[in-house]
Amino acid sequence: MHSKQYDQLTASQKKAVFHIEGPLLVLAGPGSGKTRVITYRIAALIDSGVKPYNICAITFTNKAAEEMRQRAITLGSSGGAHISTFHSLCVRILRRYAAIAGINSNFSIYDASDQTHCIKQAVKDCDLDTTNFSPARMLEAISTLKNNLTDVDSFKAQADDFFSKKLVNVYAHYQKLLTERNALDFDDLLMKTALLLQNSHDVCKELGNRFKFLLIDEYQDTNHAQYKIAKLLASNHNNICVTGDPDQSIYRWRGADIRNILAFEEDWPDATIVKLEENFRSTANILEIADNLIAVNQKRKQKRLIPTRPRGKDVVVEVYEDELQEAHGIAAEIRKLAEQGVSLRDIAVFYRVNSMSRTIEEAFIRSKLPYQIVRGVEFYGRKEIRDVLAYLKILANPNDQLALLRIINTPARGIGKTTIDKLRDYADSHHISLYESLKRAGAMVSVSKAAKANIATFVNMTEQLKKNLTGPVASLTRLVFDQSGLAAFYKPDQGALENIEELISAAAIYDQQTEQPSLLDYLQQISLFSDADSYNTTVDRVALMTLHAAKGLEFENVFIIGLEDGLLPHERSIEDRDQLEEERRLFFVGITRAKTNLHISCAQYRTIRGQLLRAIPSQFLYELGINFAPSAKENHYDSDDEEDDDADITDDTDDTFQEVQKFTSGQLVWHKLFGLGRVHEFMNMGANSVVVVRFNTGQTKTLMVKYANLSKQ
DNA sequence: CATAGCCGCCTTTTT
DNA sequence: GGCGGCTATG
Repeated sequence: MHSKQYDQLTASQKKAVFHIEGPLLVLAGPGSGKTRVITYRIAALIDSGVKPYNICAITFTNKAAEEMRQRAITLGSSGGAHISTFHSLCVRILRRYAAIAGINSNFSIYDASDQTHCIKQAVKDCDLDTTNFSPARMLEAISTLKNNLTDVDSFKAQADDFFSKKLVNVYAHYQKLLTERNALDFDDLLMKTALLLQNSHDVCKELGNRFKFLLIDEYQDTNHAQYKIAKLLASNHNNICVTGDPDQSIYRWRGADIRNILAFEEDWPDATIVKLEENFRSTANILEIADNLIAVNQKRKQKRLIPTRPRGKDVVVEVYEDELQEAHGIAAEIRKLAEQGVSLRDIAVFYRVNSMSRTIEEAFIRSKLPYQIVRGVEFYGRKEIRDVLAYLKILANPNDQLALLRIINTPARGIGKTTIDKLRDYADSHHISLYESLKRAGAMVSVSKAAKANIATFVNMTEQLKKNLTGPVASLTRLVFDQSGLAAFYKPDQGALENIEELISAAAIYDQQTEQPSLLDYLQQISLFSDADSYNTTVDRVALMTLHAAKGLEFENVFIIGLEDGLLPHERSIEDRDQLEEERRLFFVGITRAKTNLHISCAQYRTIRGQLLRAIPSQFLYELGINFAPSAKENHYDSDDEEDDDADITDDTDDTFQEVQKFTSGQLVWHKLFGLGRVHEFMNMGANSVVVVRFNTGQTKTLMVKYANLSKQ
């Protein structure tokens, strides 16, 4: 590492980089060079004599971890530092201290769809109806409990109301299923690690000695369990450095607790605080609207974005007829940019929900624009991929009943439902795993002769394959694919075959990059991977992603679509003030990804779940502080779904420049269509003033005062 | 025991 | 609109 390189840093960045010992809080706004500070900090630690081995950096995504490793290497700091997400770190810890944590080290990691299977089973076992105790609701409740480190026993002690008492049962059953299958879900990884550190001083001390310097990025999005892990790990030495931006906290729904970063100084009284407020990314006008928007949030520390770039092109807010027009408008705009020589990789389209990508995709296909969708788990969710992985999982963890049930008769090998039911009954009554019962099937009277032979063949095959548990994973995957019969089964499906080849080459990369490749390690790693991690920044394609996925990225040209009431802010967030603020932060994150060109759009009509609906511009558009008037063109805006002109009362048609009625929060109002309601929020924008009303019908609407024709009650 | 077809359910964001 | 589970049929 050449000292010269440090000269590129600003004074405050240097302060964060060279503060070696003790707690450090880096409050870093968007585009402030935070990632750079962290990588330089790793280099500076090593320069000052710290062994890479003693450094542990925690990132928010696997992709961020990968990038940080690369950057650290280019900076000249040798590898060896542990850089990963919280979840990956937990897997390593739990595997190492499995016995103390009371688990088996070859555990499977259950993803959302695995969880759903188990929770459905658990709800059924508890004889509850799935309307009031829907799988989604149960999972959410259990996830919250786990995030707060409440295990079954401690929850049992505090559950007093009806719902909680039922939930205890479901929770207990669910955990029992996971334990029997030797599986942990995402939340377990965190909870078990936190409890391990909490309950075992030896482990806590040992790990504190191993990781003498702890760095945590995106600290604003840590949940309680992660907070606890960080605190316990650092309790041995106080060398904890966290970075984050409360204005970019967008994972509250997943248990993220913004108080973790807000109260850092209380947790670590001798903490040094460095603020990085300068923004090196965006033009001054982009930052201006971001600033205006985020200033509306009540629950926040005042903070300004200080631009270092001059003003650039105006931010464009476009109103389209419907989502098709919007998609084609954006495609046309991108074509224009491309003709001006802009690389497609410098362009991104952000949206609130994944389903919105379809319309954009179709328009891009028609316009022959290459794109890549950065999506959650599409690849690993594919049937053929899940099939292959299920075979592999069975080899690593024979107790993984979910995996076994998936492939026991896929491809069909004459082990049908009746046989499987008998095997399950046998396993249950003898308290053995399903796989174990397969081995004993030969002795079961009720199982048919043919089935017995088929089961024996299956068991034989898996036992043979098990001999390859250590060593390269790619070759094993191919072997499994061929031997299992999946190869023959998927032969007619070219797409499936290609996906499997992709899986095998990914495994080959793993084999190359890992010192001691093993199936178990591979499976546990890829369980934590998502497609977003494979987002390729080098290919020349437009990137399509949700606003959540956009976190941590930056682009020259950004398009944010669907700025409509109910979409952004999302309808599920409108009721709650805190959630509304989070939606605003989400929009803020999107805006601040843009370096030079920012296009924001909304549509007047949008098809949602197959229904064409009239859309109302998002209240956020009025908060940007730019002159946004949806009716600027010939477009006429009604506040509701009716087509009638209620211009009869406010007959002054030329009221554009006149002040409109003002409202205050809490006021009762009457609307012709929605009836009685209470004012939630009023934004005074002169003639374009907007009012958010919660109607007694349960709906919350954002209305333009000049069209809404509200009367005060 | 396998397959096709139908019905009903869910649908925000993700490690 | 899409997927998973169930049923009826071969």
